[in-house]
Order: sequence, then structure tokens, then C-alpha cells
Amino acid sequence: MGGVAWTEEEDRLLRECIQRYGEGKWHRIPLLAGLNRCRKSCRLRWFNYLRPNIKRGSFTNEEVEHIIKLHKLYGNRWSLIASRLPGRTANDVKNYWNCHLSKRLLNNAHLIEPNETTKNTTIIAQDKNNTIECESYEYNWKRSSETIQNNNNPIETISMHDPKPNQASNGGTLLPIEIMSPFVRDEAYNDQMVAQEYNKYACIEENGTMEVLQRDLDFELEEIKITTGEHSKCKWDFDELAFDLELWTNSL
DNA sequence: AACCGTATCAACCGCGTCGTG
DNA sequence: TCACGACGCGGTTGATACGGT
Repeated sequence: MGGVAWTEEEDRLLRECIQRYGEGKWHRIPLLAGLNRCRKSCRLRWFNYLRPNIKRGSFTNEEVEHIIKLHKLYGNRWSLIASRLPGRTANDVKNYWNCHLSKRLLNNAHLIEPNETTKNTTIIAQDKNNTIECESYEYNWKRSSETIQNNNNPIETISMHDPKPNQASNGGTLLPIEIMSPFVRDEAYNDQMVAQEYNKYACIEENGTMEVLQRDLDFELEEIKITTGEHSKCKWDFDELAFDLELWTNSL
């Protein structure tokens, strides 16, 4: 362990102090508890180890799948990810990711050429109002010593008034899209999938159903129900990890 | 048994954010 | 508006555990 390990006596003092005075006011906790620890250490020990209902032991397959989906959505915002995994701490999730899952990502990095540039329409931006906007992005794939990163810069707002000459099975028009959504990835996130998703097409039907066709993909995508509207926006249901609503239908 | 390399994870550190005066 | 302190987060460290030789 890096640093000085906590003793059982220190744990007892901290636990009793927080049970008496409650969480928060961490700058007062060391003095109140009679601990020769800084407030940061006290807070960390409580949140990562002493707090009730902390789940110990290995992550289940369901938890791992959830982490992968949430990491795709949130990135390295470990506390946000952990808040959706009952009993797990941000430190636990971060450690698990760094020890196990990041390597799975790294193992697939060779599938994209370094410095490759691609331009695609995506649904990717998420703001605090749970709104995801459609944009056209230019991806510049850079290979560092350890991983591939995309320095994606939004270059224009999506224009769905420019249908591509592809015909859907129902006779409608297919529009090229990329859906950066959790449920698209029922396997570990990897760069190969990102590349393949460029070959995804969508068609919005009159009854509000969006048909999604996939090229060169070997996993299923659930049917997405949408409503007609004027906004080029959609929302996430963060508990169900699913789309909720309206999406660029004014363009068809 | 001893050694070595790797994996694990608790703890520390630095920095950004926020509230307050 | 600015300065300051507290909080919270993510990156990193390093001690220990573990497995292989």
C-alpha cells in the first residue's frame, strides 16, 4: 500500500466519530476523532473502506458489463460510475478498470491506423440536461505509446436535410449515423467497433420507429422507438441506459 | 525454499471547483 | 472582484500478495 496503513484502532476512532458527528466537516474530523491523520486521509478511509454497505470481493459479470457501458458514456468519471454501482467505490471501479478493462481496450488498439482521419455524423455530445446532440465530427486517430485517442472536434451541426441515396427496406431513406450509445456495445468497448459503426444507417418510419441497419457488425442493436418532433435532440434514461425520445425527425 | 515479475488495491498527491468573507 | 480555505475527484504510487520458475 502507498502510505501508512490504517490500524483497527484508527478505524474504530474514525467510525465512532462519524457516527457521532456525521459525514462532512472533514477538516474537523481528525481533531474530533483524536486521529493523527489529515482530513483527506480520513475522508478517503471512510468513503473507500469504512462506510456501511460497501461491497467487497470480485466484480460480477453484470457489474463489469455495467462499468463498460458507463465508462463509454462518462469516461474516467469514476465517482459518477460508482454512484450507479451500489456498494462499489470510485476507487474500486478505477482500480478494476486500470487492472483489467483498460487492457482489453489496449489490446484492440492495433485495429485502427495511426493518424487516420475519418469524418462522420455522430450522436455524441451529452450535457448536464441529459441531452445528446447530433453533430458531424472529424476523428483524428493518434497513437501514443500506450493507446489510441481520437481528438475529435465537432466541425458542424448535423444536417439531416441531406439524405444519402440509400434505400431502406420500407422504401424510406437511410441516413448514415454513428450511435455512441451504451446499448450498442454489448461487448467490451474497443476501437474496432468504433470504426465499424461508421457503416450504420438509420431510417425513421412514419410510425415513429427508427430502423437501424448495420454493415459488418455481428451484434444486434435493439429497435429504437422515437417520436416525431422538431428537435434534433434525444435524451438518455440513465437508469435504463436507453434512448428516451425525439430525434432529428424534422429532417425527413 | 528463494527469487523474480506481475497484479492488486489502499493510500497519497495535486488540482479544479465551490462557497464564503 | 478577489483571495482563501475546504471539498471532492482523478492520477499515481508503492506495499503486499500471488504465481511461475
